[in-house]
Amino acid sequence: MTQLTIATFNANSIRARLQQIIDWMDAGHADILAIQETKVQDKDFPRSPIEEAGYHVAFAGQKRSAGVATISKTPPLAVSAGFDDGTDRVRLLCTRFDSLVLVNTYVPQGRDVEHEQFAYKLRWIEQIGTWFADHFTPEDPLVWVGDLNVATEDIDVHNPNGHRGHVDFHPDVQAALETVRQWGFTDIFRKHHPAEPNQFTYFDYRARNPIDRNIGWRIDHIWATPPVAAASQSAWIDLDARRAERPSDHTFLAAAFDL
DNA sequence: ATGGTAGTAAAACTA
Repeated sequence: MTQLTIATFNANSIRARLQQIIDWMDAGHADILAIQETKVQDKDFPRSPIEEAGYHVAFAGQKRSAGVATISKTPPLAVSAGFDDGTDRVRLLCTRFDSLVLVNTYVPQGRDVEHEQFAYKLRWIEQIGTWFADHFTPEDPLVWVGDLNVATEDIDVHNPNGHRGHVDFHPDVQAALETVRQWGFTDIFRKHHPAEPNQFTYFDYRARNPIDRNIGWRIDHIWATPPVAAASQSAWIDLDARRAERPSDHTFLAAAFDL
């Protein structure tokens, strides 16, 4: 039995956050780090500095937006993509390790309820549910992490009544995600912090002093199927990372497992 | 308060 810490971080550009990410890994916070919004095409991905720091990295992305990468201390046994969502944006990276399969996703944000991107978001969440069911069972050791762009409960946003109907806090996306959860996932952060309010992973750049006023959203998640969920020991949000000189608008979320 | 800021990439799109 070994302890394994898995973390997720929407970097909002891996190149802008590269040193912070390497420093965070060097500090020993996690064994595996799933990154979203790398915002870089593969030929420009900063692979060398990550490998020279002693880590392995799998990545897939394109210019400007989206893109995912998974950094790990040990090399993944296999790397694969997910399903075709009809766009050129890469939003899913599946890596297999000794004791688990890690699915790293950047769920579409949705832009606006009236926009076609919102329908795309709903469709995408339904598609990943189908993809899970086609490739795995809830008995498999599966960990689903990433920016899911969904706050699932009222305590997951700072002002639920003010945000109700927002694309990240909409009953339809909550229902779509709940269907996937019921297939076999446990929200690992909530397992260790049940009903604890004001625990946020995302703080809008455009809000005024969002950290000090704790104006945030819990839209980044670590979910796991029963065999892995039963092995989780703790989960935490690293708000110190928000104090970086040029922070991402998201912060690190981590969970430790005895596997 | 329909603004606000950040990143990419070189004007406008995404978040």
